[in-house]
Amino acid sequence: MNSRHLTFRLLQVYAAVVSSGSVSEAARRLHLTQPTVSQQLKRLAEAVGEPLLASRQGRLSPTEAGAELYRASREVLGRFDDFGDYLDALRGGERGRFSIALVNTAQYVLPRLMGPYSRAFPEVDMTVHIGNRRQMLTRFERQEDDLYVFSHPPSLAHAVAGRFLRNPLVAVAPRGHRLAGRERVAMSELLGERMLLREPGSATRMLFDSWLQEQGLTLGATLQMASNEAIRVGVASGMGLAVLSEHVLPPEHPDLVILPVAGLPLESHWQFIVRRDRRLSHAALGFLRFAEGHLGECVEPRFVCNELAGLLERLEAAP
Amino acid sequence: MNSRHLTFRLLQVYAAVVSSGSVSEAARRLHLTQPTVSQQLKRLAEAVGEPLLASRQGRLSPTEAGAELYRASREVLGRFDDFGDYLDALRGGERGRFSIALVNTAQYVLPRLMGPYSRAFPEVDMTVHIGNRRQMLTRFERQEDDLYVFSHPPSLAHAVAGRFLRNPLVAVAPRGHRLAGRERVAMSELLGERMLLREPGSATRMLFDSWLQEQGLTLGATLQMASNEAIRVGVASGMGLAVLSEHVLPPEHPDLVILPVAGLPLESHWQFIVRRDRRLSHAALGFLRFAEGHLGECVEPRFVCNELAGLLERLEAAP
DNA sequence: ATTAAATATAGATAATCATCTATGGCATCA
DNA sequence: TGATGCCATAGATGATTATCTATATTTAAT
Repeated sequence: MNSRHLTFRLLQVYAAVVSSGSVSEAARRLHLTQPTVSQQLKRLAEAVGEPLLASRQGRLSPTEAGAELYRASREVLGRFDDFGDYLDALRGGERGRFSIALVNTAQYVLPRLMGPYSRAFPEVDMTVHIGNRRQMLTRFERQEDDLYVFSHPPSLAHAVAGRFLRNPLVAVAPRGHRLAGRERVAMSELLGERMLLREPGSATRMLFDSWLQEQGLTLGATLQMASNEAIRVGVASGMGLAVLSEHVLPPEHPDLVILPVAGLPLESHWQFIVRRDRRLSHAALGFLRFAEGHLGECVEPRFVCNELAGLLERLEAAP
Repeated sequence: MNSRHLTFRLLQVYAAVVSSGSVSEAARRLHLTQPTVSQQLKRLAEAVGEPLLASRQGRLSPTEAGAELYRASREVLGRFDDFGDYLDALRGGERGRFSIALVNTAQYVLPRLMGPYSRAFPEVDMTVHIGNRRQMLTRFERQEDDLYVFSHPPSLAHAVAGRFLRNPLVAVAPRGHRLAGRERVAMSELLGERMLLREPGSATRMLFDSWLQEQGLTLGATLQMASNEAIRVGVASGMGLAVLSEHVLPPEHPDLVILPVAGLPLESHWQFIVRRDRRLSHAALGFLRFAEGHLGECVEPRFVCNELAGLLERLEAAP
């Protein structure tokens, strides 16, 4: 059998003929003329090398070979219909996969979004990478992920961005610290204290450093730890003070106080970043849509800053 | 997805690319040039409406949609390979169906052939119709069967025939009859006896009648019964004499004797008849082949008269 | 930074496909 | 015995396919 030039169309036509038992009827159903169908049939029979239909008392009924071909055709056409459904699901973002890369600090909030999302779209495989800003930048350069979350995006030459969450940096001290309870604290007053800092390359550190520089201030004693958790616990146990994302603090934090330092909180925003030179997976787009629609329900209102509509518009305009 | 112009060839090419992870390699495997494969790929991706392959560190690996298409392609191609196998089996006569129509008397021998055949080809569905000559002629006119067994074929205008079995008609009398034990009996001596005859329209009757006519003889008392069995038992129990196919007699028949009538046995032959205006099913052809090869083993040698080689030759020449 | 290999693009072409309209032969049914 | 409907054949045609060769572009390896 020569399946080289066998088209799905041909099988469709054949299936229609068998199931209607008539060439003319099939032609009508398919909005074709009868000779067209006749000829297709002939071509198919030639390709198979066996007669497929025998006209038995007015009705066309398949021969042995024809019946088997009919079975095969139905299966094959069915399989491709399924594939079509799969594609639709893929395109609708109901299934598929995507990977997202988060800057460390964002891991305290994003699960609030990702949890409901993956309950709503259980068929989507989501891979989450977490690291500090520098590591995320590397992944971004290498185009390793579909979606990135940064507070300050790298060059937007090849990317588009949309803000969605406030990320205020606040100064924290252990409860009972001499500055705790004050109405107002000047930054300069902190400089005498030991500061616990994230490692260079982290976003939090970068923001804090550049703010200090703007203010013309320099730090005294420091202690560096590559983890928000470690710093938070460190502050609570009196190792020093720190400037941290508010998201890092648990809802209740009886052992810590936020100092009302002038100029703080340092306002920054997390944004979703999408490369424009890599086709965004439907699933990732679906996630953004979900975020756009459900951010308010998932995150404390005071942090919400939903500017995703604009991002989605740009993404859906030129896909 | 537009599956209208999707060919199996295209899927083959795609499957080759995915499984080799390289366009060039696939081209080599398929004895095509690389641009050909590239272009097919492009066309396929257009038809699907999604990118199918992403070049990941040197190797091409399928996207989500591409992976599903690959699965679908494999299944579909596999299904058609199976269909090819089915066709081969059909063509080899190993499977399929056919129907054969036997003249009554032949039912005493043909099972000896059909039994071994259907053990050798258990996948073939065989339908056997049995009736008297007239009924078989009607079936033949209506082209209801693949194969017919007659002793005297109808017009061979639309059919070909091949003899394979002798069918001698002999005169039988009950053991102890006055003519039994004689060295020689003249037909005229039988005419006084009552004869048990098959019905008009049966082959046995037709042969006997026309022989009598040739000899210028007329029967006396007769008794008509539409069954060889009934006649045989009737003769044994003294109802009269009969002229019957020797095949009707069991191997041992202590209550019957064959009379050595001059001019008997009436020699006739059974033949397989095949219509030429109806395509012979592969299975039926397979049965004829089997008969040609195994007749000697299945039937007492003295009855064999295998002229099927010629028939097969004609059938296989113009299929 | 060169080179080599792989991929993509462009342009060409014969084959084939998917259709159509027109027409002829056969059944079937009133 | 027409009339009607069904199927097959023939011939025509624009679209699409399956290929190629030649060349450009990208990517990987040295």
